[in-house]
Amino acid sequence: MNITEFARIAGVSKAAVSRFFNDGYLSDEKYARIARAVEETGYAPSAQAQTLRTRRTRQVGVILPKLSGESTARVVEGISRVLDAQGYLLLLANTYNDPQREVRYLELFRENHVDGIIFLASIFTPAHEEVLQNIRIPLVIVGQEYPGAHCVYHDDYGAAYALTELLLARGCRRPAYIGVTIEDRAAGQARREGFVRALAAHDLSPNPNLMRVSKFRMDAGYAQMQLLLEKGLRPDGLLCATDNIAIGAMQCCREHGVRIPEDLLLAAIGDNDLGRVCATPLTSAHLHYHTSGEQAASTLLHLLHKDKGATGSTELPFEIIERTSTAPKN
Amino acid sequence: MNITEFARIAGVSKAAVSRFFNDGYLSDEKYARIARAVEETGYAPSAQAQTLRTRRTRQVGVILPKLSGESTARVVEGISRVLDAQGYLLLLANTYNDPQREVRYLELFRENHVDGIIFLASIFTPAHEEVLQNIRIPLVIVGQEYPGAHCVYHDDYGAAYALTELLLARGCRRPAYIGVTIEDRAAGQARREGFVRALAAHDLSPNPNLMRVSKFRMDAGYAQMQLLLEKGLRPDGLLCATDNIAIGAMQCCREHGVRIPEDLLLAAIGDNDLGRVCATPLTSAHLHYHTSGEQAASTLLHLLHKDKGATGSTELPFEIIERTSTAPKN
DNA sequence: CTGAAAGCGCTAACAG
DNA sequence: CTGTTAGCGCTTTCAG
Repeated sequence: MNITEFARIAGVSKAAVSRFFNDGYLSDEKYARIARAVEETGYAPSAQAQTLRTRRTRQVGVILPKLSGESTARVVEGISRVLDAQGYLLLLANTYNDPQREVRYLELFRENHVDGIIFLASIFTPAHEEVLQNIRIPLVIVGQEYPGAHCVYHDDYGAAYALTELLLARGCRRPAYIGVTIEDRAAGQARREGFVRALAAHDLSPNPNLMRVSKFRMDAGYAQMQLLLEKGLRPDGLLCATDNIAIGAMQCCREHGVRIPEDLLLAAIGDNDLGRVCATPLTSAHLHYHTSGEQAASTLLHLLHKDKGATGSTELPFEIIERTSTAPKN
Repeated sequence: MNITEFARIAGVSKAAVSRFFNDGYLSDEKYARIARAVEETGYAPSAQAQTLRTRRTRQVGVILPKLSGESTARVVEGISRVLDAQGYLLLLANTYNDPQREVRYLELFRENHVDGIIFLASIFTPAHEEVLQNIRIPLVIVGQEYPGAHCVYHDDYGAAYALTELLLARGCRRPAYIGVTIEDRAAGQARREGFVRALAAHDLSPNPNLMRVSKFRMDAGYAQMQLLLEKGLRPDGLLCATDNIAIGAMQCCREHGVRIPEDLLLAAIGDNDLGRVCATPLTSAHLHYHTSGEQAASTLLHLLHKDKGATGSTELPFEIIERTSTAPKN
């Protein structure tokens, strides 16, 4: 059923039908006639044909490294919440952290004429830089600060700094750190920096042997902790860049008879469900992932409506949630 | 840039350009000319305009209750994996389990002319039934068995049955069950049935006081366990419909001095990360969520290609993963 | 192998 | 307030 056929059935002109669906001038009588015909036939205009005319799809593309993973899911949930309410549909692109895929999706989104793009970023390669330069579609970056773009990100530096101070305050003297690649400016570099600078503020300098780099997964955290233990460098405190890494480290400790918090104070960033539930509940910096999704979406909406006002970048705060893993050394 | 302008730049006709992008007849010379022009201009055809002609969007709609939640995320990850590879884009609809929203999205998907729909279902209301009857878009249901539809689901009954037998084999004599609403045929009814029938097979009849209904969340599991404990009906084994519920129950037990597995054997269904990591690692039936997503997607692809062959419904098996929470009573 | 031309379903001037 | 009309960018006969 198309607009022509429907107009015939309703006994009005195509233009009247179009006006019905687009809030144009319409007499009450025609309005009623059309409303009834819609009821009866279930007619709805074709989104594609509308797009062809209006240049608007009411679709927003979301690019993310992987869906499973609590933080990503929360961000998308937040995005979905606000975009839904405005009648936008979400186009999802799972990239598995593969820059080639990210670029391909940016391309695909362009071909599909999405109204805007939200990019959950982790690492920026030269390929990214180039695409991001040339993209003409309104875009918001989540989780990273990227000069010249509209961004929503967390206070990664501050969270790491605060947790490190907490560790020290609880009696830690030989702090260790398990982070992620510094190619990730937010989760890698900024958090590491927070750790290092907090130590410096207490006249401590980080022991390079106690600074490790891990992947984002639990098993990787486990492996790095094992390395630390095997080398016999007994740290008495550990900050991990993510909860998952910390949980892995915690399991390693348990298997090696290292008690938390008695022998090792442990803290991490992210505050996911795992940390609340695990053997020794984990002290963590809560990051507002859901909020960051909402914020990104509403920034994008402003962009789409050309409100010069409420755009720009946003840094979200964190909250330290102290649990058993940093209980004081009595 | 549109096809007309591009054709002019490339020095060929519109038809030639169209053939270039659709593998039509084309001389090598024109092919090369167009290829070079694409390289230079970055031209790509508009997906919407193509759709208007071809009636295909290469978009698949996915309807789900909520994104956060390990199982859902895994299913979508699986869907994404196989659909990506075929050049389909995912349109995501988060319904918060609100039937009205589900119906609205089905509508929205129709307007957007998605090629197919994958529906992660939980409960079927009359509103669902009606929409599902009338939908003319190829559709696959995940997680539930629905007569007359193409479905991919898990052996919920079998998993519950097997775990109940395990509990009994480990010495459980007064088994309790915390499930979810039986309106959910899969997670509610089938799992409950598995529990009851396994007891019957061992000449036990379930104590109605030991059968509880919970929401899907941890705190709800906690609350139901508390009720069980407060009534003084000390069960010595507990099967929960989901891991999350079990984790909540576990926390309640810990706070009330009930030891797992010494005082209470505990098992659940789903095998998520939480159960692996929590204080007492949880015995659980692993369900292949990722696989179910992949399976649903490939069933849909067959539908789209009108392969009569590989469609129909699929039941996926489970695997019992035994952990500390059901360690034998000495 | 190639190009001209006819729409796909809709919206937005424009002239009433 | 209303209808007519000219495209939006593309694919696909059809006749070379």
